[in-house]
Amino acid sequence: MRTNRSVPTLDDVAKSAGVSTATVSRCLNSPDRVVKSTRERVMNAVEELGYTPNFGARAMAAKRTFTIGAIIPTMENAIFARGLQAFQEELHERGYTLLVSSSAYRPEVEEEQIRALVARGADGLLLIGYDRDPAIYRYLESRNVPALVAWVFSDENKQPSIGFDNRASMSALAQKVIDFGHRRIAVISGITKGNDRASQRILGIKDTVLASGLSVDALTIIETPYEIEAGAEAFDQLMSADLRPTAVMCGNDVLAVGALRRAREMGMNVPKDVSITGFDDIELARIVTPTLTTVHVPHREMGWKAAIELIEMVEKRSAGTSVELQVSLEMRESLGRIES
Amino acid sequence: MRTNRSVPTLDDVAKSAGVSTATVSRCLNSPDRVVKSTRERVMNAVEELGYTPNFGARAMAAKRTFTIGAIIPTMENAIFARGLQAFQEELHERGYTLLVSSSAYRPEVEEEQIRALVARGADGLLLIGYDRDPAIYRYLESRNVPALVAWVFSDENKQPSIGFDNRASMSALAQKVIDFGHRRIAVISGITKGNDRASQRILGIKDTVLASGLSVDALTIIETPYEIEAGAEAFDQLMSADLRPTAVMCGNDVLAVGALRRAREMGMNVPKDVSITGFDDIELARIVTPTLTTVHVPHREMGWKAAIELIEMVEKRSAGTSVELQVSLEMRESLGRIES
DNA sequence: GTTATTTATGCAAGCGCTTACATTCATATG
DNA sequence: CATATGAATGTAAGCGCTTGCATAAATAAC
Repeated sequence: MRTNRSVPTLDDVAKSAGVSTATVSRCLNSPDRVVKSTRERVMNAVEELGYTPNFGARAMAAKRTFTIGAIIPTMENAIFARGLQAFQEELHERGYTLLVSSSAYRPEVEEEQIRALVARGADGLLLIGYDRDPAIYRYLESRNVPALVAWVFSDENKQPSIGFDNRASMSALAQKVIDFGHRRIAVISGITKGNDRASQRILGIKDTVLASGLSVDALTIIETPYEIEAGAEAFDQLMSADLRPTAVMCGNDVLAVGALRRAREMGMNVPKDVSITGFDDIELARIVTPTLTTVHVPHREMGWKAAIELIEMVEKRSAGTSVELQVSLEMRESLGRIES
Repeated sequence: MRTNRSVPTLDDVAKSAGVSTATVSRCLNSPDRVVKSTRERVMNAVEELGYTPNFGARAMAAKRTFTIGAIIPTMENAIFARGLQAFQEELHERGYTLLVSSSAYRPEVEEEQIRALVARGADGLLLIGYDRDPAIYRYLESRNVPALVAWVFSDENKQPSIGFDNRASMSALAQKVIDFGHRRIAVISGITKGNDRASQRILGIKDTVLASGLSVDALTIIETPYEIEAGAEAFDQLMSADLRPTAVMCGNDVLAVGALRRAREMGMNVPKDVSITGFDDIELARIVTPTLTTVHVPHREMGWKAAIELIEMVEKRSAGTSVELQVSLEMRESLGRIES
């Protein structure tokens, strides 16, 4: 099949330039170890033949790939896209290549992707959230592949992380909701299984509710996939209850936007009839009408800092340190006060 | 550095199972060529040692990687994310792995990424749009790596493509705009350099304008990056003209949403004061107020069909055939009639 | 029971690269 | 001028896997 003999190899370049393969290799990898005249001769040959080094061979011989892998739940949510974009830019700057796969929020798929990336020689991995089979961490350790966990912050885990405190952030937002007079609060959450961001956010809400002397039992919580349509349907369900909540706190902006759309379709006024909050502060949050009250997460900052930290771990063989990023509450139009 | 000797190899598995490396390899790649009893013994050893084949070595020996590469302009636009998601799902179904990179709309970066993916042994490549240095196509050909061009359709190019007719689609939308009575039309386009989708869309508008007996010179066109903020600023600029356009046709939904936001910020009523149209039909288009009149592109369909076609090219060594997908006009609220 | 087939496994030659070590050559030192 | 030193290059041993071919074992055919 792909047996076209015309693809040039190091050997071809060496012959064409009249040097040994070692010299060609050095020209490519540490040019200053080769005298200028030969280097130029070699580079010309490289150019002429249109030579590109074979990555697999190089990886096998050098045991380094300058490749970082990232596995994200989905490319369809802007937050991961944005964070990764920054991550990639920083990596590129430092001579690394990024390989991305997405797991569609499915643990088996994620595990498969992790193995695939490791097999491909990834020097390090970026993972989203802590919550996964411990065997995977053991595997990574046995393979000597450092991994950085992003989108969450914790200094209790062995793996270093870069992110923010999902629980505290959501708790702060919940406090605002309660401050605004809301007592009947409902939650549209993402699926919590295998997703610590989602479960931490719920915990954050419960923390505040409890601290405010309200009953946690009164808190209706719906778990649903992180999709606009799902948010809309969950909102439907909430609104069909006998006693409608006055505020709906959503696990992320995507769900919130779905809820918002459905509210409008139902002819409800947000925030007059019902308040809605999100999480993430994707671009969408400022675009919708009314604009969405949400938690701003510094995705780009997280991306580039993750790159720096991960490269550090890879190059210095350091264990890495966790970094906490600050989020901020974005008080916009979708959260209103209850007149008492 | 990464010299941890504990990472098990084929050899370790072979020794542990008491067979030759050839047998282990066959167990992994064509299990039916090995008798059940040995196969089980081997698989146990694999399991026990936590063996994962080294991808580079495998690629080098087999000259196949079951890997497809894709280079997209950006991950931040939902249309690529969505198309790619479908692309990846279909590939995964058929035993292929997807490697994604993004070029940030920069040709040099794209070229670099293409070479990187080829060097990594990608069996085939998915590229967006035709418009790039011919040398790249020559390179791909010399390397025997089939490439499928997506998001555009053309049967005049050598490379097969899968997509839609950007020119005709935009022309049809322009026709609607004119039918609705608009005579002063402005365009907010993406950067056309190196982006045939963008330039084709402009041409489509010009086609219709011309065919309607209007002057093309009267058409104000602003080129700007595909970003919400850029769309907003371009809109500003258009509205500061002496004679404001009554309709603003945008090169994609992202730009249109930016324009829409700015219109609202300026206190203008869409579509009463000005009509705005988009292109792509991303989810956002139904979310904004007013909902966006746009061209619906079947991104997911394009994604999975691209996967099938590209695998065909890779496995059958076929040249591939171009596939044209149908788009549809989504008439929503942001385009209004001019009362005469 | 012998020979021809088929099936299961092993042997070993690469795949294209990097790098420790060896060699050569030019320059500096005494 | 002989020798030590260092810079530039070459030699060749792998890196971990697949696969054509050879061999051995099991089965079928006569």
